[in-house]
Amino acid sequence: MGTRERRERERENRRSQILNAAKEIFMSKGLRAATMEDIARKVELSPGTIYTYFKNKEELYVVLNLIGLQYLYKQIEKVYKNRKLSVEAKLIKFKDAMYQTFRHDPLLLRVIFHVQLEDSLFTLNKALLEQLNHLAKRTMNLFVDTYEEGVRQGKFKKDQGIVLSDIIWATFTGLVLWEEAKRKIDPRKNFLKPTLDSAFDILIRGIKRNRR
Amino acid sequence: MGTRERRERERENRRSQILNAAKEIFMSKGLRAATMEDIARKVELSPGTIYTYFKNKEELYVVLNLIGLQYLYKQIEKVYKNRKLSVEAKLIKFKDAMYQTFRHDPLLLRVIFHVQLEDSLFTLNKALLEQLNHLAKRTMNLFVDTYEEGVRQGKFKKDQGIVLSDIIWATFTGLVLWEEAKRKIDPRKNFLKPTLDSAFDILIRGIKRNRR
Amino acid sequence: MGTRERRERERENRRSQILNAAKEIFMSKGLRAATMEDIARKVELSPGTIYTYFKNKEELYVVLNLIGLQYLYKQIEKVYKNRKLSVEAKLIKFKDAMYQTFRHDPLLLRVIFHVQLEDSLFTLNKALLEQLNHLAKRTMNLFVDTYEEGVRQGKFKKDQGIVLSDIIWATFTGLVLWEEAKRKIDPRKNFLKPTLDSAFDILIRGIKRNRR
Amino acid sequence: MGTRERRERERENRRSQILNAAKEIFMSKGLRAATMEDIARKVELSPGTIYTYFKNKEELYVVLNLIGLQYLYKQIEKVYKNRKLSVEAKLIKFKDAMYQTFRHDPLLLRVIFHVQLEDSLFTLNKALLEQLNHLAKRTMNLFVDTYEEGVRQGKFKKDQGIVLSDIIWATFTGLVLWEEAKRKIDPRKNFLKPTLDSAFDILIRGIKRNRR
DNA sequence: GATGAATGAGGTTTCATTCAT
DNA sequence: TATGAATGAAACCTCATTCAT
Repeated sequence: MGTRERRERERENRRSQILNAAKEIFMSKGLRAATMEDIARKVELSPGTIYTYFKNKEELYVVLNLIGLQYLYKQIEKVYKNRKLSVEAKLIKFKDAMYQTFRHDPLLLRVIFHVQLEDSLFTLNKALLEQLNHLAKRTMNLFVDTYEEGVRQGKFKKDQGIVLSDIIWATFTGLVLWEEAKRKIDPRKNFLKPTLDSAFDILIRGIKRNRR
Repeated sequence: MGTRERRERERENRRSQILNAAKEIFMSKGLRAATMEDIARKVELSPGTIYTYFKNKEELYVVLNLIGLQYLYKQIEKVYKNRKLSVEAKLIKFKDAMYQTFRHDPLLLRVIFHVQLEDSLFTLNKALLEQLNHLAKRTMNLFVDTYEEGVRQGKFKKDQGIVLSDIIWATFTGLVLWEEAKRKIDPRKNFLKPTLDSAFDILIRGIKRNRR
Repeated sequence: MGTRERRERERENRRSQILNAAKEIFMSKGLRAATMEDIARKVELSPGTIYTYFKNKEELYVVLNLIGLQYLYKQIEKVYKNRKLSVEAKLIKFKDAMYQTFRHDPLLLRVIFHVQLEDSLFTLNKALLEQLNHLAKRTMNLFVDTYEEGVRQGKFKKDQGIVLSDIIWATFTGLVLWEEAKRKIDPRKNFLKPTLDSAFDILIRGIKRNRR
Repeated sequence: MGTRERRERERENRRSQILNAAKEIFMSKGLRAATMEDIARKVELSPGTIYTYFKNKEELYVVLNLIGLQYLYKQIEKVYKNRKLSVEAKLIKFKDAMYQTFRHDPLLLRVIFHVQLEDSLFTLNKALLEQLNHLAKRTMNLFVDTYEEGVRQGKFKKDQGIVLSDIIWATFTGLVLWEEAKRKIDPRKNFLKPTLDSAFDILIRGIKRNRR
């Protein structure tokens, strides 16, 4: 009578707990310095136990990644599906959604950057890389769709083509990274939000068709 | 006679060789996975010898960093001082200079990002962080100056203010990072140049004052 | 049930085994030349395992130290509390207790001397130095008490004051060290015991009040 | 025209300079931590050059030892040959001579202790150990002679025999070591001189024949 | 004789992962 | 399933000594 379900639920709970612990440790000590021991201590489990839930450190890290990306996708999608918003407004809201995601889960970007940066923190297997890529692509597609909608509505210049989604994403991540770096040197300076706003203003202005 | 000079020259050469080897190894294996042993083997020296040229792995990495940033600064400065260029052209050329720098030394950005993430790869001492920051700031100032010149000439909207340099830098680094990441998944795709071009087109268009 | 206790017991055992191995290796190869690898091989563990029991080589060495000093204190205290002994007899017995301690754990003095020389084998943190010092002081106090008791009984001259404990300790350690050194040159010569006896005879005779 | 002599003199000078540098470095950094590089820098020579004067680090250290012991022997001998002194006074003066030697060359004892302690700082070859031993023995003999002179004069009890020289030496070294150790914990405390005086008072009193 | 670059063996320590209980 | 002791491969770095110039 449901004991199997209960078990599964408990197992799922443990998994979450471990993931949360991992996230916190990864954030505070950095991906590299975080040890399985650290994570285990945080969830009050033994190191060995973690290995019954996750194949290895890499998996932990990758799953965290996927979760983050999924969350981001959801946020972006919500904006995308909002019929009341103009295309310009949507682009702005995309930025806000990304910003909120980053606020909600600062590790996400950190982790993404790591995938991007450190070739061989792990040698991610191809399947996984593709899975991550797929998610990213789905997210990007929402950008592209919105842009093209704008083109169809005669609001945006059409020659920028598909690269716009890359530009949106790169502008966002680039700024987060850069402002974070600056904050490390002088923690009082936190200009992320206004700089992001400016950047997206410029961006949108830059793709708008000239009004005569 | 001159044996002193010769020795010094040779020493300088060796240093360069080691730096080059380190750069290549860092690039191919990633900062973290690269071992002193790897680097030593590459220059055909013993590991111990490297330590007569550089205090430790961190120094190797930091010196590489400074050299790269200095190189970048030189490139940007060259554009900045070119009187024949319009402000718009300068911004475009800045991008090209950054791109060329990146082509010439792909490690540079990688290394800079690491400093930015500072994922406790090393705990860079404050003095060093500031030195790096100082160089970065000097570079950024050239962006700002150019932008303000454009404002004075009535070409650029003036309300974007100082953040523009951040946006330029972030757009560039963000795109490099992102396109690199995509290339890791499918090495045939290399859209960096055209995407950069697009991005800077949009950027410049976005800051231009409306023509009546 | 009881598996927790068993584990703990086993862990404690292992710890002892490691300490014993360390003691032997330290003795035979000298503190400096002894490697963790040596010690590990002796207990038939991997080097890494030792680090799950002791933070590092220093801790191993310090713990050995404390154990030795505690043992010495116990022996001295036993004599001190023996009401049947005259003060003269106690001083003699103190020497015997020290001698027995040294026989039982020849490393002890070696280790203590190292702390005393502190030839930057390790930079012992102050807390630890004080802990060692405290134990030493407690031991010395038993000497002082005994001496003062003798003074009160009119048996000892009273002008030597507190330095007597230092003299007792120094005479003992000095002789052990010296006889050990001589034995290194000619291993057949071992005059430690009779020389110690002589020295303490002289010492006691030297502090006795003149009989009329 | 003496150019050969000059050369030899210069060589001898260099040797002394190196030895002095070694002494200072050994003192300040400890025998173990002192590097050939350190010593070389101090005499403003290159590491390689030192090896044209001394076979290796061990020789440096041993020669220092011999010099120190010779110096000590000279001081002791001076007292020994002074006909104006009573035997009791001589013992006192021996102590003072040792104390002065130690003041003049604190490394000496440190170095001696090291030979005594750290089995395998170097594996001193037998020949050398014997040379050191011989010098020590010659010094000790002066103690013994003096004691026996005292016995002949009816001043000292005769049953302590030859071990007295060991006791004198051990008392002295033991106290230096111990007081040094105490000073490391609390640098303000320096009771070496008065404690030495006390110890030798007791010692002499302890070997004197009873006066009727 | 002097140089100082080069060597390379050797030491300590960390940590992801395994496995017997 | 949970444990946590054990593993052992690496990695970084030091330094006495050699040797070509």
